[in-house]
Amino acid sequence: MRKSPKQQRSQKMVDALIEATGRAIAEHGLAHASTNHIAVLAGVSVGSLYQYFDSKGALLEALLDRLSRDLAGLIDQRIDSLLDADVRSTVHGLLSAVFAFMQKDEGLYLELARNWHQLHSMRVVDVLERHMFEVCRLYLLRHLNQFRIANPHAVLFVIINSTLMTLIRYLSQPNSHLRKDEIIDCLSDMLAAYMQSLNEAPVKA
Amino acid sequence: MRKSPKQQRSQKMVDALIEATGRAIAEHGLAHASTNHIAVLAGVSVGSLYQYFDSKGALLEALLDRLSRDLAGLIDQRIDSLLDADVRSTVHGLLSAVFAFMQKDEGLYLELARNWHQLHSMRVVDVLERHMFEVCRLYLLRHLNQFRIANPHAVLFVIINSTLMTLIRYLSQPNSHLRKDEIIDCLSDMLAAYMQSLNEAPVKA
Amino acid sequence: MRKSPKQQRSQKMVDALIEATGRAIAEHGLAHASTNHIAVLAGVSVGSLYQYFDSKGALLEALLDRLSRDLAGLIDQRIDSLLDADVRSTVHGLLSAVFAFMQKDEGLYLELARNWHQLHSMRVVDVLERHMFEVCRLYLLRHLNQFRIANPHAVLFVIINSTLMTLIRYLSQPNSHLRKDEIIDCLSDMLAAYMQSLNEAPVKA
Amino acid sequence: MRKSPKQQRSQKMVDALIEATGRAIAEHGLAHASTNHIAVLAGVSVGSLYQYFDSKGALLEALLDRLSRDLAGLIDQRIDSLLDADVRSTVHGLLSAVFAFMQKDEGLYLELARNWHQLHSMRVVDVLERHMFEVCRLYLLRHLNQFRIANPHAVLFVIINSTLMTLIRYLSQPNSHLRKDEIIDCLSDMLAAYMQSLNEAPVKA
DNA sequence: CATGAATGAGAGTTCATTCAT
DNA sequence: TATGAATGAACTCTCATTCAT
Repeated sequence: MRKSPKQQRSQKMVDALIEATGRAIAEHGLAHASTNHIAVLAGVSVGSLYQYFDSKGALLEALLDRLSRDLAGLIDQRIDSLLDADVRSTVHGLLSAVFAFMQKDEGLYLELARNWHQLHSMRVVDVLERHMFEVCRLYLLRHLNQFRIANPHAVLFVIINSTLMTLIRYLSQPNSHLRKDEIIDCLSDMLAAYMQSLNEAPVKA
Repeated sequence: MRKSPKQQRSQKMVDALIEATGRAIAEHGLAHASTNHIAVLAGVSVGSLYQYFDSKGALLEALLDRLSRDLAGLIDQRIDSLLDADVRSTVHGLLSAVFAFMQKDEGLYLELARNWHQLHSMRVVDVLERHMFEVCRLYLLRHLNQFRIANPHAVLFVIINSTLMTLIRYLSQPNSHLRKDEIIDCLSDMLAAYMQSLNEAPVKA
Repeated sequence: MRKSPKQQRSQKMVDALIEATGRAIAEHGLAHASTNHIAVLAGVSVGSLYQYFDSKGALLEALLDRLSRDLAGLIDQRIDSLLDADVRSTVHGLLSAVFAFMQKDEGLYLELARNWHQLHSMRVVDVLERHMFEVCRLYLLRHLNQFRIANPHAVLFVIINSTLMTLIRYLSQPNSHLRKDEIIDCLSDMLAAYMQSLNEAPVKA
Repeated sequence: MRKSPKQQRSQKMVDALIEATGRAIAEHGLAHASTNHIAVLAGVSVGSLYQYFDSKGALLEALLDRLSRDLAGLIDQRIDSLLDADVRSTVHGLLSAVFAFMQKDEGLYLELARNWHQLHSMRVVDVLERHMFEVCRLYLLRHLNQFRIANPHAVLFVIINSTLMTLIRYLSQPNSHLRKDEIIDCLSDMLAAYMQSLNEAPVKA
């Protein structure tokens, strides 16, 4: 970012541009979301756009960062009430919250998720993965006596990404015949069963 | 495809172009893989490219289709020996084969997987998902007495996509500190545990 | 047109581009008048060309429209002084004016007329024909008692197009041994004789 | 033409290519009538096309030449029966024949006339004009005592081109509400009246 | 600071022409 | 002699970026 937004006005402009970027991608796909179009959607000139962002790439980065931060914040909001619950309830609660989140802002995030494959989207997953690692660490600390995990790094990687990536896959499909609560239920069940099994028959690796 | 390649030479050209497309994307990313660049990599002229493919998009489709077909074929090769095994062994076997596959062709597929987010990659997942659905159906028929699944559509969606998408995620990371057999083990364990649990406490949905 | 030219500068650009288009066609023929070439002649970049015109076709349309409009305006200028004269004088006056017009702008229009066959030039004739129809209608109204025309549509079509198309044909020839006033005289005589004859022996159709 | 067609086969090929050229232009317009397309329509390969014609331009020239020759031949066929008639009947007869000609060959020539403005079509008019000059000369010789023309070059130019160009203009319009016999009648009347008037009040020039 | 007209490199695509078979 | 796959220059058009106002 060229300028640190010192004034309210600047911050608003930055926000408007990021949101416009999201909206432009949602409408036209990444390839046809031009800087001019973004500027129009944001209600400013292209020149102004370049006063706050070095390049189109910087705009995209900022959008993905905001998306990551928003999703991470969402998790943090619920974390306290979820850390005490059992695995199934925790996963269930988190996924429900994510789904709810995706539908706000007039479906902007949903539309973005549908254009997921066009975004340099792994950045968001990276951030979320790191965040979820931390959440999981906290969760496991609280339930220390319940779980004995031989290879926590790999297990957490599989758990977190199975959930996130299946969610992305589900959201990427424009017309699925599956309801979101069916997906949430199955994912919750799967993770609960896996966590349960880890105690009974420890992982070999 | 504009011309049906009747001669060996033509088929070779088609293959060369598809491979060059893969290589160009792997090297420079989808956005900078221009038709001219692809033609140079394939050792032919742009004109030739357009004698065999209607557009750049058609080339990409062909590449993704070949990737899908190759991966589907890979599954089919192993299917007989895997259908009789238990869930864990089956998943383990399949994933091992996929990993092996990704490393041939001088790592082209691996590099493609790393650029996954730039591809219209859901096409491949679509095909693989459909293929895996069929494989799972066959598997469940053979082990009819072992599994009672209340909501097979949702369960299969979660099982298949958890595996595929986690795999993609793993392959997308250039430098993971996790070894591939750790991932395979965990995924195998998770699915085995899930399948097992379905009999004991049937899904609610 | 992509942008409505709000400022003087914009209108100048539009004009420069249209004129450059005319010049490019006059110099190299329609087939070799590329957008880049036109932009260079206009002293701007290709990008600017496409900010003011949607396509090369739109540029050509604009050129032809300007030509039509200019010629139509030319007719309107003289209309009052011509409507009262006899047929011969009217035709004579109009054609003289057209010839004069073709020689201004450093002979651009003359050169365009010589490349006539390469233009989608019927558009200009269409407009001029419609305009001339109206002029002729006014003329006939003023001389109502002189002419009784059985099939006015066909007669006007033949009168107008004989004049226009013969003029075009004459201008298309780079080196004619006929002087323009010879052509004007003959055309005037022919139309005068024809109009005269219509009263004496009405058309059969 | 690269080769003088020594054998029947060659002549057939040349003819087939010229006709295919006409058909391709009639179907797709000059700009989109590619050599490959022409070759396909002619039932030969592009390579063969280039054995008989140096370039696409040469093909177009040959087509226009054939068109000119065919039209000139048409005039010659009727010439004897027309030279003795009065001006009106002669013009009427000639135009009727031309219209009939345009409708043979499944309307190929008609379609070509509609694409007239895209052709380098003045070549045809050139040839026809020269031919018509000769015909008119013969006509005037036979009716020497009837017509006294002060400026025969200009008069013939206007007469011939008024007729030809108005005809072209009429044929160029896809949907005219005027019938062809209306056009023929008016043109005949006009020329007859003009010729008549030349005796009464000689041209001034 | 904001603007948006201007830029121009580079994209995808076409097609007249050639030449090894 | 006939073929048609291969060529590549040239085309139209886009859009991230700049800079005079």
